[in-house]
Formats: sequence, structure tokens, C-alpha cells
Amino acid sequence: MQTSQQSTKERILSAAEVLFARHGFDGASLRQLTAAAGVNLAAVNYHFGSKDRLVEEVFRRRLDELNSRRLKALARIAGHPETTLEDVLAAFIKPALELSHDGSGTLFMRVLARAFAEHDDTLRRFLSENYGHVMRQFTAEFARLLPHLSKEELYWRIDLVTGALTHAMSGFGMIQRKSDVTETMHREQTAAHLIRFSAAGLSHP
Amino acid sequence: MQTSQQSTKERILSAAEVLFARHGFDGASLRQLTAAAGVNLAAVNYHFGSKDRLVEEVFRRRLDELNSRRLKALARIAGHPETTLEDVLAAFIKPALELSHDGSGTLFMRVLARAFAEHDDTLRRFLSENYGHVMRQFTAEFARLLPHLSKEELYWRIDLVTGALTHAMSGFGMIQRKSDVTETMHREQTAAHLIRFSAAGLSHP
DNA sequence: GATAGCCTTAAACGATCGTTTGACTCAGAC
DNA sequence: GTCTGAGTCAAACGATCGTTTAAGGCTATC
Repeated sequence: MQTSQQSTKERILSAAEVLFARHGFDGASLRQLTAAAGVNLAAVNYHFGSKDRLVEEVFRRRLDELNSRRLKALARIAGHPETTLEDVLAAFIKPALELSHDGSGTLFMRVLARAFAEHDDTLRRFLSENYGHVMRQFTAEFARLLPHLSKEELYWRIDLVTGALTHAMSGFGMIQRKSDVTETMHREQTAAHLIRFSAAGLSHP
Repeated sequence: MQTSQQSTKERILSAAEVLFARHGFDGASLRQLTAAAGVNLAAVNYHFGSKDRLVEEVFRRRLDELNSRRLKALARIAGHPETTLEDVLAAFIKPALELSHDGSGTLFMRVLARAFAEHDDTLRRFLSENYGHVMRQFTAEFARLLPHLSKEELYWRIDLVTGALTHAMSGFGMIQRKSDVTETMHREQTAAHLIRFSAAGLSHP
């Protein structure tokens, strides 16, 4: 079975991402999940130890990718004299939107948004540990380009940018992709709107 | 028992708001809930019919209040020649932040944010039905003050404002209230930041 | 005091959950 | 050929879930 398809472990991870996003962490049962993945019920506990560790693994797999893309994009422009605020925002925003369009789904960002909403302290700490240094690097670059802002003012504004981004990613909003617009085009439109909106919100006097 | 305290129905609603916010709709069981409320397990099904209808009722109670406050604030300023963009944003934002600080809780907005994240279509329709006319009125007023924006451009920007607001309300962000700042002061700071950020994001050329 | 209707109560119901168990398969090492 | 260990499988475990039931308490009405 592994020869023609993915490994059992990866089949579980893929199915988990879809079902967690669709029904939540509690809402998606291991029986649904393993049925969708075409594996035995006991396989989750065998390969991951528990459902909670599976959840963690789903996150880690995607967040590592997002982290690396963001940092790579930032490294290309950080510190350069000709770098604009919009460039930094693009490095922050585009990888996130791309990730939500990558492979198995627009769905992962709903998983993430849901995790935020769950407001679980364990998960919060996990995200902070894996994201802390990324946010610090972006904050430093924003600070360089917005020297007229106090530290606290800058934190506030970055936080609101994050809110707008999270909202846009998770597809909560009124704005839905219309059927005559491809997913790629919609993503680029979203990025463009987010970048302009955020640049204005960040840099206003 | 009802004479010295609230009615059973209201005790359930109050406890539900707290526990739904803390543990989610699935995560909070009726047994926890009724124990916290000091009522019998069967009381929920007797008074509300089912757990789902209880969830709905928790929402309705708060959203009706939010709706009415927003519309009242908007009515005071809509159409006036001296009304500014910041005024409309204040009418949109402040009632939401006040609600998240009202009575039994900072918690309701976490409930709401969680509901967004649950992404349930039933709940989405419910919110759209109860919120549709409010959003339309605000959109009309925004359109009046921002005549240079196309309809679609305006929709996008309002959506991003909503995202920033939701994010700020639900306490996800990095920005946490410090212990030496009162809750009221923190709320006013949040409102001020949100209004200025959103005004810049909405009105930029 | 009897009756009726609202409400509360303890107990049970069936379903479903995450997890564990023990047997089975099967490829590679010796 | 035998043994080993990783992986898969059906079945069961105990716990917990939302909901229902049947009995009883309480108040108001007559």
C-alpha cells in the first residue's frame, strides 16, 4: 500500500489537516479521520501516540514551512536602503496567503485561525516559541522603516495588521472569491489589498 | 431558589457564556455547565430544548445588544455634514469593545471569535441575518464619506477593518493589558488605535 | 383539600469518543 | 528455516457525551 501511495503517517496528516479545518479539533473524530485516510483506527495512536500529538504535528509541518518562507523573503530585502514598507509587508503576507493555497488546502489557515480561537495556553506558547524570532525580525525591519513610531505604537499597529491578515486568510469575511476569478488571482488581489491597507495603517502620522 | 437569585434560565445563560468562551461549544459539556450554574442537568433541555438552541440563545442575547448600540451610535451621526470617518469608525468599534467588557464578560467576544473560527454555515447564516442590515447601514455611511472608492474597494477595506477589530477584541494578539492599566483605560487605548489604524487603511488613496 | 401546570430531580439511555489490546502479516537478518 | 520487529487489523475498554424518562415538589386556582 505504501508503494503506490503515501505512507500511512502522511496519509493521516493530510486527512487530519482537512478534517480539523472542517470540523475542529474536537469535532473531527479519529474514526472519521482514519476512515478518510484509509487507514486503521489504531494507526493514529501507533504513529503519533495520541490525538493531541497529531494536532501538534499538523501544526508543526505547516508552520515550519511558513516560517522558512517568511524569513527567506525577509532576508532578501532586510536592511537594504531601497526596501519599502510594502516590500516588508509582502514578505510577511504573501507566504501566509500562499500557504493557505498550497497543496491540500486553503484549509490550513482555518486550522490556525481556529487554534487562535481555542485560546489554549499550551498552543499559544507553542506558537510563540516557533514564531517569536520571526516576529522579532519583522518588527525590527518595520521599526527601521518607521522610525517616527514609538515601540508601543509599532507593536499595536503590527498586531492590527496580523488581525487583518488572519481574517483575510481564514475566509471569514464578506469578500468571497467569485466563480469567474481563479484562486491564484484572488490570492493576489487579497495580497494587494492587504498590503496597501496595512501600509496605510502602519505609516500614518 | 429563584427568589434570592436569578432564574434557572438566566443562571444557565450566564454560566454558558463563561464556559463556552473558555472551553468552546463542544468542549464545554452540559454537566460542567449545569454544575457551574447550580442547576440540574436536565434543565438545559427543559428550558432550551437542546444544547444547540442554548448556544443560539447565548449569541442572540449579546448580539441584539451589540446591534442596537451600534445602530444607535450610527443614527446620531449618519448623514451629518460634519461627521468624520473617525466618528463612524467609533460607532462601529466602541460598542463592540464595550460589549467585551460588559458584565459577565470579556468573554463573549471570545465566544464570537470562536464561532467565526468554527466556520459553521448555520451560524454564519444566523450572523448574516442578524447583522446584515447593520453592516449595510455602516457601509452606506462609509461610502458617503469615501466617495473616491469603488464599491468593491470599499468592501475589501471594511472587511479588513472587521478583521483587525475581531482580532483586537478577542485578545489574541501580542498586545495584552498590563497590570498597571485599568480595563477601561486599555479598552479606550484599543479603540483609539483601532480607529486611527482603520481610518488610515480605509481612506488612503 | 383536591387539581392542574410549571419546574426540578435522580437515574438511566444509546451513542460516540480516545485509547488499548492481542493476534496477525510480512519483509529482512542471521 | 527461524527469528525479530515494525506495521496493520478487528475488537473491545472505560469514559463521557446530549438527551430522555418518570417521579415528585411546589404554587396558584377553584
